Amino acid sequence: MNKPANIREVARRAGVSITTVSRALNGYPDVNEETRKRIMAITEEIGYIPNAVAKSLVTQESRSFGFILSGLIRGSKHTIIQECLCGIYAFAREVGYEVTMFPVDSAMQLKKSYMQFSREHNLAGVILQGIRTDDEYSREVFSSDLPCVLIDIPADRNRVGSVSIDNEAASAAMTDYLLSQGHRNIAFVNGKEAAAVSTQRYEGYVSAMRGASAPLRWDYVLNGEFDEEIAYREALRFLPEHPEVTAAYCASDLMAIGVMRAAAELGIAVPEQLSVTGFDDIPIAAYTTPSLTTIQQDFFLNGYEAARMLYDIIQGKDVPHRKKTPHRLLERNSAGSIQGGSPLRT
Amino acid sequence: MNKPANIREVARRAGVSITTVSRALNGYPDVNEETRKRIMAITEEIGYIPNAVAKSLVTQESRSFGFILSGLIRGSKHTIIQECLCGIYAFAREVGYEVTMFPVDSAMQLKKSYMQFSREHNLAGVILQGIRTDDEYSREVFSSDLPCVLIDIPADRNRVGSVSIDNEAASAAMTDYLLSQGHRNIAFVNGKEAAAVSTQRYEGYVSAMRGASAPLRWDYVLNGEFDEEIAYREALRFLPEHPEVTAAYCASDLMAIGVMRAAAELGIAVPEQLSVTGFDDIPIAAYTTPSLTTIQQDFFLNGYEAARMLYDIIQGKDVPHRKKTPHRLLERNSAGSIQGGSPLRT
DNA sequence: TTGAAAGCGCTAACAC
DNA sequence: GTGTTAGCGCTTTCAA
Repeated sequence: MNKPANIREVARRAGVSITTVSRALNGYPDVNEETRKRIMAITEEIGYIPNAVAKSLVTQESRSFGFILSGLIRGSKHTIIQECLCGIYAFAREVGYEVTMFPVDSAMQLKKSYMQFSREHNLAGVILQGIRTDDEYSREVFSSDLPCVLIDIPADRNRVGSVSIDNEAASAAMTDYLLSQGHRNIAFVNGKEAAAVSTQRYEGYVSAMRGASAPLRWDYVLNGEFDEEIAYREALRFLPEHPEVTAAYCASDLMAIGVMRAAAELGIAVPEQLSVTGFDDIPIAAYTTPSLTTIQQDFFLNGYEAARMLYDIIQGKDVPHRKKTPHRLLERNSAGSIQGGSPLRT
Repeated sequence: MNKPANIREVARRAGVSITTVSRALNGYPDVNEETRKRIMAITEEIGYIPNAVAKSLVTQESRSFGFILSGLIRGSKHTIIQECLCGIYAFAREVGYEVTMFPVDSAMQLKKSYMQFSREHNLAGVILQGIRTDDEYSREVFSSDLPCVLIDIPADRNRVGSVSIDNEAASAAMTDYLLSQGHRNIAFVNGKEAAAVSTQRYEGYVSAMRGASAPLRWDYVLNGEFDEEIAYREALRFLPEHPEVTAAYCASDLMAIGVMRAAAELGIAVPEQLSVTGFDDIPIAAYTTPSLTTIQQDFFLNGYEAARMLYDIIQGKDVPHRKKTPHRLLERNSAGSIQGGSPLRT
């Protein structure tokens, strides 16, 4: 592969200095029209493309968002990452930024830290997604002065912001919805303890149940680990033991799907005998039978808003470091009312 | 944000030249152990991180795959891109490469060409996905000497390779399967004409039908544009007109889902009265009712193999420039046999 | 074993 | 309007 032409080559051909070429190409006004035209023509002719790497080296300015994320794994059944990435790119394009992804998994975290990545690539700031609160490297980022926005993890420091839906409110809304349908004995299938969203959703469930004086029992809270299989197995164990439970509210759609499968196997009709609800509104949720009543999040918007906030922080603008994106309760067919009829499986 | 330490700072503190620091950090043997230890200690202490940008500028070597893709859109219902990206990263990590994504859409294509992107970022080579054959910029890449691997588009030139499943064989296999189930009047719902995979799948359908002397009728070929809605509408029109058709083979799962919805609305039972099959095995396919019989592709592997081939081409290895990844017919519940019973809707 | 000097491709004072 | 010079952070001959 022959070496791409550089600015010197253009200068040589145009019979001017490289400075003049640089000025012409960057649209400076102090360049003779004639000269500029000649330079442009030559640029075109030899297919010259400025080397962005060299440019950023000298200007010391970076126009690149880092996107550090965990959970980019083979066989994922949702499009959360994709949506988020898409949102980040959407904003990045608006402001002429690039996006540099850095997928991490437990295995590789030892090899390279986030900071190392950020500095190596001269990033203007980073967006973190799916990184655990107790992650060793998270701290490193927070404590550095690198602008940083977290998705789904609360934070509000000097140069650190965060964006997510109001998980607690959304969770309370879902619980209230189930309550309003006449359910009292509502089980809650929780996600991972280490995830901030899990505790928030749990809080929402608890406060809504408490507000309605509904039974708040420890054994009604299952641990689904955000995993379809685990939720399935937990439900398989739990449901026969608790025929008085008429609704299972799950902290993710995938877990809800696992619970529905367990119900089907146990001969429990959803939603007639058991209401099941999810969280996230992943694409599958609309296609299950029955289709899933769930909380819709806009993951694209999360990414978009995270990028926007990061940009503002980078620019030194004084903006709120906490952004709540909207959520919506999507009433589909996996949850029903028990008014007037007894759905009890006893 | 205070400027990160550079190599000069390390040299100053260690009381050596930057040359020595560079050598120590890059593991050259001709450095005194004492000196090396001191340098390492200081590096650690002040948190020095080498600037990869500057390094690649001087070494003129790039360890970065470009991933140019279209179709990273909001609200996508499949995880194809995600899987592919994941596969590319998996290989990239094995060989210590980075990945630089460049999502394109029709709107922005005018602004920056692929070549421009590749050169600006000093990419070692690029992987193209979802780029149309007739794309103006594709040609630019093919005709350049930049190493390049296309996913789902046949190509085999000097520095250009391609990877995909054997679409024609897979399509023929699906058609044969339907034939083996006793179907004769099989409709084919095609994707986009501009996509190479569409024509290949069409060819597979045609050759299998021909091989079985089954009726090959122009009006049995619908245009679904790889779109659920369009396929739905086409099926809504087509099915009542053709009660003799007992199977609809769709070139994508999403289109199959659209067709199933149309069938449901028309009161046609799937698979009893109409067999419907898809292509791709997206996550949703396993959760529809009935679950979708389809051709499973491994999109992760496509990405992984594309990266591997690109790497080999970059290294100048003499490898085949055409890689077929495996596919598999997944027999689920949307297609059935008509042996012995008449499923006709007449 | 180490350092001085040149240079990767580019921009930006500062002169002319 | 244009060129000269210096330098971004790093690697790499070549000498010492």
